[in-house]
Amino acid sequence: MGVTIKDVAKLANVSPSTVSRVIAGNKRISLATHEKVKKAMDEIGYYPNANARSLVNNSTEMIGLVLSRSVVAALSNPFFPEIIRGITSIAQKYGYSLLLSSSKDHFEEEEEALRMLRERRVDGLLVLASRVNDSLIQKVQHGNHPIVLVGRVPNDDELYWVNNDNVESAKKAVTYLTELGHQKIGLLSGSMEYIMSQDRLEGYQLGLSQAGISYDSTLIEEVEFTVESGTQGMMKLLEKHPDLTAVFATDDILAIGAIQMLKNKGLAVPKDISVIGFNDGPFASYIDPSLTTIRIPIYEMGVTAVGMLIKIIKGEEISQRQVSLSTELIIRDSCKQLD
Amino acid sequence: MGVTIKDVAKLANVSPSTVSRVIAGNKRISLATHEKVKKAMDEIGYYPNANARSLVNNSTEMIGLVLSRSVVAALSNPFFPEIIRGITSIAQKYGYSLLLSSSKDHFEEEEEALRMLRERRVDGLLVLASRVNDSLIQKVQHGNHPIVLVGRVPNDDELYWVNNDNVESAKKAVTYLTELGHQKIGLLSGSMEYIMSQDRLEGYQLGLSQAGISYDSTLIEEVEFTVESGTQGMMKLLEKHPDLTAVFATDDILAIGAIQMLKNKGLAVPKDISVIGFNDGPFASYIDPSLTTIRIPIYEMGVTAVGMLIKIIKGEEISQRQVSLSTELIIRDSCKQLD
DNA sequence: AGAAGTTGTGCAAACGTTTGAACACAAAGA
DNA sequence: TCTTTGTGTTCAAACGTTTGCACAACTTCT
Repeated sequence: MGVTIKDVAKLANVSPSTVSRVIAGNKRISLATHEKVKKAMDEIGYYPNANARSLVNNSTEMIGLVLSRSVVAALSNPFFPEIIRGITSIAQKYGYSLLLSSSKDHFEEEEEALRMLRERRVDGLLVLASRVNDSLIQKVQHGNHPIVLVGRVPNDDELYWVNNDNVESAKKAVTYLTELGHQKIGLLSGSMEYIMSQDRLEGYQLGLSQAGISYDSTLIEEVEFTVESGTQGMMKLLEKHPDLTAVFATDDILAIGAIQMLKNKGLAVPKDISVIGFNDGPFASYIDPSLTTIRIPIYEMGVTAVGMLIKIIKGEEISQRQVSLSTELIIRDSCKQLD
Repeated sequence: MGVTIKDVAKLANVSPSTVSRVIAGNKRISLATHEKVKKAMDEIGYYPNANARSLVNNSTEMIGLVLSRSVVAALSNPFFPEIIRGITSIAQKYGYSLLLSSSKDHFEEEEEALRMLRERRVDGLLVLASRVNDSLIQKVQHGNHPIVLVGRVPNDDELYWVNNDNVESAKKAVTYLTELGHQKIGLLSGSMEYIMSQDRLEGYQLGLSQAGISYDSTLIEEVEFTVESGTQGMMKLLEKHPDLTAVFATDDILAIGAIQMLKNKGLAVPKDISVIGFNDGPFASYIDPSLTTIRIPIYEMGVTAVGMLIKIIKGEEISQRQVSLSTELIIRDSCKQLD
């Protein structure tokens, strides 16, 4: 059906190999034939078949990206588009396409990832690891396929990943609150199933201890990543500790829920209670009061991750297997100095 | 490097063709050999090479999706993740993977799309058509590759697309306002470069005329899709028409900008001015006042679009080339009855 | 018992490339 | 003049599958 290299060869009166070498830019081809072939290609409308090429080159110039659909939905909203932007910007620059696969649950996610590597033969795999699937990583490493995580996994120095510095960031947020004079600071956290949540908890503890405040586990409320859960969690927190003066929510979504709850209860933010979020979602500056929060360099994380992956694919040396990008504290109106 | 069908054949003491037939589930294979081969495959860890398969089958089981990065960024925020969820849910169900390519500008977008079709040999193409690239569509149709648009393009009955019904939706929004007694209704519109904006304008006009209100073009402000532009546009609108009682913003983003501006000016929403948005973005219910807006069935649009595409690929008949999905008016607190 | 049909398997070509080896020819060095 | 070197091109095998055709071995029918 399609136009092949042979058709071009015939038209240009050369052998297929010559055409191939023209495409590859081989220097042994004379200028004359080069032009003759080029002309034939244009004339006949030839485009190389990437498939055939992959078969012999043993490389598809594709990068796989797997994510479970629930994650896409749940992922703090700006996350997904931003990381895709970052990833594709670099991938495209190096001629790689992104093969995307999504699956409904965690089990399927593993299957899809493996299918990409074993059957589709992608050159490398990018995993958005919110909750890490150990079995997947083990299998991937066993088949030693190039893989880079966005996120991190504990206790694995071999694995490549790029992450934002959650513990440092959380510490920064808490320190900001303590410097405003707050002592009794609640933690509204996402599920500890996510290592990200564990890291943020650690940062929270560090921030407190640095300010000489002792840690009280009843100040912690662990909830789902939804606005409603934020509301619920805030409610419980307030019941247990009516004298709370500040709350650190580990996601803007939770902060929003908390603020709504506080408003409904007739408490003013930040006058009565300060709230700080995490992520700097698109709505953070539009809610009332505008949200003080932590901004994550999502785009850069994507860029860095593919950059690493491509290096691994090409067999180049990587100086640092694990990269932690730092965040920025965005000060708006939801926190105030304690009087 | 990898283990091939030949290795399996050798191990199972059959010919490669037999192995292939076992994989394909050919009924002419005896149960005994079937099991023998299966066992060999497991033992040796065989996975079919999709590339080689594509080469002979002339089908990659991949669907291309092209979008310019600026669109990803600009696209009303929930749009991108949602449509991806919709697309992948169906694609995966039918065994297709999504090949994603993003490019910085419109020109590159066309190149990428064509590369996907001509070189990567994707089985079909999905185009997120906010602003439609005629030259691309023409070329794609000329090479008659399967293609479905999400969005629409004017004056082309041949083309397949799925869209939300923008004119009907806009009319619905405006009618809601007129029924609340509003007569002087501003239109805060995105760029008319987008056909979507044109459609919404048409709906606005229909809504007005149905209520017997005459159309006044000075009530229209055309701006970019950013919060700041919303603010600016609202300002101009209010200068020209201080007696405005309601505004229809063709995107939540603009509505947010407008509301901020009104608040700053000391005007209350909806007490002094009612505002209605479009899209029902994730923040719509969290801003103050919560935003009355139009909800688009994005997920379903994705589902429908790939469904169509796959049918086209398989050569099945399609009853309706152009599908328009309807929207839902979400009533919240930003509009009120005019006294 | 021979013809006809059925069932299970193998052979070899094809899909569209790339690439090492071989070759023809010309120019250059001895 | 004879080797050497270099330049431009072709040959043919390989990449890992699928599939039409052929064929052998059984059944089944007459």
